[in-house]
Amino acid sequence: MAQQDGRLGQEGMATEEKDPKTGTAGGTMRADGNPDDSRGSLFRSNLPRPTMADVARLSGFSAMTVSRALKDGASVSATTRERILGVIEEIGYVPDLTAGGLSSKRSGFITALVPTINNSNFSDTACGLTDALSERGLQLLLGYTDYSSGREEELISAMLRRRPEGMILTGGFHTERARRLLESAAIPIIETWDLPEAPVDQVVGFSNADASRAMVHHLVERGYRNIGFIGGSSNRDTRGADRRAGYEAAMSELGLGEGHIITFGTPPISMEQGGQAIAQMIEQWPEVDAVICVSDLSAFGVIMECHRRGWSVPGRVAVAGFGDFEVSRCCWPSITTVTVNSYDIGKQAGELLLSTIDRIRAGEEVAPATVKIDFKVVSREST
Amino acid sequence: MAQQDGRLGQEGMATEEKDPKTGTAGGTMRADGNPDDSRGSLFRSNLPRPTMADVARLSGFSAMTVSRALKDGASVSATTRERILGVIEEIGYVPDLTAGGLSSKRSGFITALVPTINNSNFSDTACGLTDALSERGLQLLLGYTDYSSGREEELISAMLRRRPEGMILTGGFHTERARRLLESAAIPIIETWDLPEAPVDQVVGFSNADASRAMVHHLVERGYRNIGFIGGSSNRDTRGADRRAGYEAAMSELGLGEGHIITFGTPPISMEQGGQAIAQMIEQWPEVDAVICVSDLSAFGVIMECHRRGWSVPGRVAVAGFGDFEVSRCCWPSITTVTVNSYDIGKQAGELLLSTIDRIRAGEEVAPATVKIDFKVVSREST
DNA sequence: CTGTTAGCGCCTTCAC
DNA sequence: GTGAAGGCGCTAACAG
Repeated sequence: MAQQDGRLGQEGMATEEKDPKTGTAGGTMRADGNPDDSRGSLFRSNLPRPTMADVARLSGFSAMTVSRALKDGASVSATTRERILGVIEEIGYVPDLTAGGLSSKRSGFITALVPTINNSNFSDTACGLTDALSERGLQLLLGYTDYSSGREEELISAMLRRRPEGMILTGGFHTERARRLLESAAIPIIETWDLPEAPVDQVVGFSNADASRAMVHHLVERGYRNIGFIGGSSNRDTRGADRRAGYEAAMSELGLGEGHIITFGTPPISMEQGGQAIAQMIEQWPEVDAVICVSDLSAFGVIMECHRRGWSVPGRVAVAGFGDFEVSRCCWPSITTVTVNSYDIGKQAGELLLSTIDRIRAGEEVAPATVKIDFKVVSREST
Repeated sequence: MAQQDGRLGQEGMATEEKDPKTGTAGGTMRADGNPDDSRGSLFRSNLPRPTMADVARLSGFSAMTVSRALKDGASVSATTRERILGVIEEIGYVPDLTAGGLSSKRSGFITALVPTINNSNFSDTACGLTDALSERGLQLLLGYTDYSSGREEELISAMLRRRPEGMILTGGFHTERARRLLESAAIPIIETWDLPEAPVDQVVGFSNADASRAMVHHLVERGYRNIGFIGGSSNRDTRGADRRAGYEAAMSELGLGEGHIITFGTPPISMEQGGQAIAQMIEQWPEVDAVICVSDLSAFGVIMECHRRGWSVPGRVAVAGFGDFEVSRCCWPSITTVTVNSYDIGKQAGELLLSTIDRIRAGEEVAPATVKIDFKVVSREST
């Protein structure tokens, strides 16, 4: 039976069957009883797809009228449009947006680059973007940089070749060449999730350093004094580095010494790495009574490791995270964190982009704006 | 005017060559270090971007030779290429892929649709895809359906207008119109994460029902008999529905009755919903000694709720999940789950797509393949 | 309301 | 190794 194949299957091995009908998968796969497996054999022909000219010929109108019938506000008589749409439906015509974009000089999409797509913060931002853009029929082309500015540069270069009408970036750090490319691209750029000192163009973000500062203050108010910080080892994640800098600044401002910092693994630092880091922290500085983690994920790892070792949270050590991920709300004890409206960052960035595009098209001068997004320390059980 | 400012730039690269078209220096921009915040004011002009014809004119060659110099295997003398690349660098020429695609009939990208980008399973698949495709210079255009087949249909329609060279889908359920669109698109389609009964074309996946079955067997082997299932309430998530069906089938096959099913919330069901579901489960059927959750996220929520209520896991109730998310490895107790090589699904799908594209281009007949991906039950502390 | 003309920027094809 | 002509599929800008 198929289930046994699966259960006993070798890890990482895959088996390819040429004909599923005689394969090992058993009867469960072909329950529709269709003996012919003709999928794929017909429609992959290299025949040319119907074009607007085909629709024009078949409907008896010119291509231009077909084009108008497909647009929203165009002036076409109802009967004409009806007939044209009928032909389109009949022959399965699908408009070619790239050809249209070539002549109208509007590609109809914008690009967003995030460090990773597997992070609810950034995917929420992507959702906000999608929502803002789709109201105007713009599509979102998403790319992920893996926290590497080199990959970001490559992506920027690759994306620009498709002529996006705008670009959303995460953070304010880019390679020299990336900045040059962006500057000569002549499209609006929005940097997000940060407040860069030297922005490329527009900005929708917040100060990660200030957020960290606020968290230090929160812990101090709750009576903690020996506060440590857990983060990634390199500075690939500039927002993480900003959070660390904010922590150090706050500690020094409050006269709490230089602080205790454990850096562990390349960003994004994982749950497991958080667990390893807290062990190292407590071994090195047993006096530590609270830790701020660069993200909720590492904070969660810290808490689980504390469970394992029998250290009570927040009794032995208080734990704070960053980002308000679901896991920190649901975890026991729930995790004190910094919450940012990730969706709103995307929504606002999308709206700012749209209005900028409009103004440029109208020939107006556009003064680059900076939209500040609020953050808030959310106090939970872990502190 | 903006153009004049642009010419003042001293830190840019080239200022000698004027763009014959506009009489201004092409695209160089004042570097930072200016007290004024002049971002965005210069480079957003509506000036036309340099084209291949500009490069041709400035380098003294024809556009065709420029085009060749940009390709890999083309026959251009070294000195010619060098000069051309020099001009390109100088004036900041960026090739227009959409124009190229229009004439070469190769868009240079493929599309992948996933239910959500905020899920490490699907984002790992996207990474595998990216890796497989980038070897051949193909880009990935990612879209997310939010588990809605209506949105999937819209996305398919929108994507097809950009003429992707292939398409990766998640799951085997699509609307009628979506299937029609796909079938007449004349490009290779790969459905993933499932083994559809009536595939559109190619498949790279596994049986979710069989995976669930395997989990029931695992629990029975460990002595559990009153096994419940926690999942989403609707059938929007067909893979979730398959897992539930596999659970029911296994229970009945093993003579363990009809099983106990709590459905809670619309998929993807959250951690918090998992927590609420287990409370309901235990209240309704106190005899339950093990639960299978539709995903690791809900399983985690179950475990946290059990902590809160003082129910030991697996003492009072054993808990199993699906998907091998990081949280289930790191959580305490760690969660028994079904692991699937998500990255491999993407990698294999990408490679299958590439070879299919090659074969079609070579005029070969392509028999649709089904690649089965193995899964495995990973036993951990929670059972 | 509808049609004609002329490209958009590049690549294919064929010349040399 | 290089160039010239033509066209990919569509739309802007004018006609009528």
